[in-house]
Amino acid sequence: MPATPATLRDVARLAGVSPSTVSRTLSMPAMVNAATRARVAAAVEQLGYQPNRAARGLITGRTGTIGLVVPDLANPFFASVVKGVQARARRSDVAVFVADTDEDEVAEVGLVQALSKQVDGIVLCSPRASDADLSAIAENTNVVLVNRAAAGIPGITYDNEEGMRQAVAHLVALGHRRIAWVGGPATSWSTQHRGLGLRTAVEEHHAEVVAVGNFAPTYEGGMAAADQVVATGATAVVTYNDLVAIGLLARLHTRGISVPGVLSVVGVDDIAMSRMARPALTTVRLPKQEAGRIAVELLLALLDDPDGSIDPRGTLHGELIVRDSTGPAPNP
Amino acid sequence: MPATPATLRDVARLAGVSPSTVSRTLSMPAMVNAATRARVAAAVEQLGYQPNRAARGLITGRTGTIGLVVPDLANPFFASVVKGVQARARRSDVAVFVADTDEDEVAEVGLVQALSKQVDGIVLCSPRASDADLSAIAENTNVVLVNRAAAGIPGITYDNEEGMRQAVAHLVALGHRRIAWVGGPATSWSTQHRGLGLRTAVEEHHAEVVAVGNFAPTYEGGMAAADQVVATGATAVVTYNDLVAIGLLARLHTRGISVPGVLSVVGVDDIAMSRMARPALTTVRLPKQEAGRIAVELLLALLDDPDGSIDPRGTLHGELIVRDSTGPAPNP
DNA sequence: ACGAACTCTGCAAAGGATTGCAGTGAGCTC
DNA sequence: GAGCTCACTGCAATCCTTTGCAGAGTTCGT
Repeated sequence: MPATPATLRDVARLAGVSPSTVSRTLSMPAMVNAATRARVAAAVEQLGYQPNRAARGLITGRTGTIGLVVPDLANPFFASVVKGVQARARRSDVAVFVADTDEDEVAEVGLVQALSKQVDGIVLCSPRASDADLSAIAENTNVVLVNRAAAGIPGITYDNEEGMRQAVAHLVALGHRRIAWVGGPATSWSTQHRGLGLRTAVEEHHAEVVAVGNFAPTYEGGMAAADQVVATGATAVVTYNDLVAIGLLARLHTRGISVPGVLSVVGVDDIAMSRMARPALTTVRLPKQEAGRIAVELLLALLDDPDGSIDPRGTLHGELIVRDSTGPAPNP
Repeated sequence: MPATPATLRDVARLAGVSPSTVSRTLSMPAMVNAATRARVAAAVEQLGYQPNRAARGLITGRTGTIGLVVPDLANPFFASVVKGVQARARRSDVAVFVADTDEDEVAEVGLVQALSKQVDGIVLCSPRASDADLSAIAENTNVVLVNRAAAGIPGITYDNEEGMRQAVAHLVALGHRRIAWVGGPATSWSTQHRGLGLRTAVEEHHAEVVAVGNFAPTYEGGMAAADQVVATGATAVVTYNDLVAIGLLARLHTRGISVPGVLSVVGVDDIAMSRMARPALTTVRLPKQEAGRIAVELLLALLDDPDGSIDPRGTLHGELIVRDSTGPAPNP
């Protein structure tokens, strides 16, 4: 192994051509003679040459790198998104910088600004940042939002309304007429859309929805919500996400309230843990890796289209996964 | 906001000095006059200047970037490690490329090789790669291993023996004398060490250990192991990790076997899910973010010490977290 | 008051890849 | 066979920052 990696010049010398030709062989093969191309390819192979990204970036102004900002890597939802982003990026030979903001919305803006200088674009999962902050960021950076929409900014979202419709149809079919809603953080984009979607769907079925407020999108949040849910007298509850649902399940168990006997529970996300909950959680599965994958595709499209003739936007659909936490409504 | 970001020259012009001086102000402030320094600082501030990493990397040969390779980002253990790595790297203004190998050990070597050209060093979580592969990688790359040791390669490991000792002491105190061990993948470094540690600790207490074999380090693996564990007649079981323990718990529940009434269960890792399991899982908590943090520190130290005068290595200790899945051994 | 010792600053080269422009040679047309 | 086109290749400038070396100016010792 060479102590210092082979450069373009080394390849050129070995192949008996000029550096320009090597460069062209690699980036615009059609432009060079087949015989030359073969010689160069052989030299590249022999030397194990890999272009120096820094040098290339210096001249092209592109880094071949994208940034990915998430609120919390330990949250399985985001972990899956990262997985998707990373896999798709690799296929296009794009490297991914990951940054975890630790749910700190204030630091986030600064972090994104700093990151933006080092990357070609950013995939941003920022459920709670304000629209103004987002606009400021998008002003001077190529950004694709995940799981939220904002005017004029590209993004990939879930059709929350439709997911809620599936959940409600399922519950109504089971005889539920009074459905509780446990919201996530009030400022969260998806809380708003899921809440609204749920309300709409419930009204379509002439049933009743009772919102019990906003809770942290965590296990603890779910535990905190449980007693209020019970107090509403609802026979079913839909929660902001699975983590909340699982916390809720735990508290209900402690109180000896049977699920789904007395109360049916539906989550959103379908994280791995949901399958393992007791009872296994009925939930609206959101394609997470898919979201990451598409975010990257949108971003790459955006980068290749500087004059903004495309509107990179995408929508993904949820799928109701019925498990054991939902059942027929108890007889009144 | 400037369409094209400010360069060193822009700053120099604004401050009325040469580019060299600006560069020095930024990297070796002591060398420049205080008044000049202030002028430069003001210009930097005004222009929002940030050095171009590519250009710097080109000349210094350092990219200011490290790579992080994990088998599966969706595994909460690794997600936490990533979090730790990422946080520590940011404090030193080092960017992190993350790569998920999707548990593909074959692709891994190639991936690491490719990555190694783009980064100053790599933090590698590779529980299953062979020692030979690891050596090959370490040959021409700065690598720090996480959660495994290999001759001559820097790394951060857990004191598995000691963790097992804690678990066994706890179980023995509860009256358990026959303890089952559910191993992870046979080739995994930590399976070997945990298995050995357990055996040693059990023998110290004149108790008995019965190994039920190797299973996938997953929920499914745990479910698969459960019936065999029961068949051993052991009153307690220690599993390779929490995911396995939780799968085991699920299967035991299905079979109506009481935990900890009939069988006590101990996991390893303390992932978030363990707290939420039913019963809440007793486990050996491994400091995960800490491992990531230290791995970065070792790597950084390694990079600053090219002549290899230091031996970057670290050990972390587990801590037994007693929850509800362990209790007194049933009377025979 | 002269030279030495410093302190601070600028010049210029270097690092690796890309690309507009120009040059070479072959092939073709008439 | 002269002139033209076309395909291919090389030259050289460029991207931005760092750093060895040298120069300018100041201070201090004697």
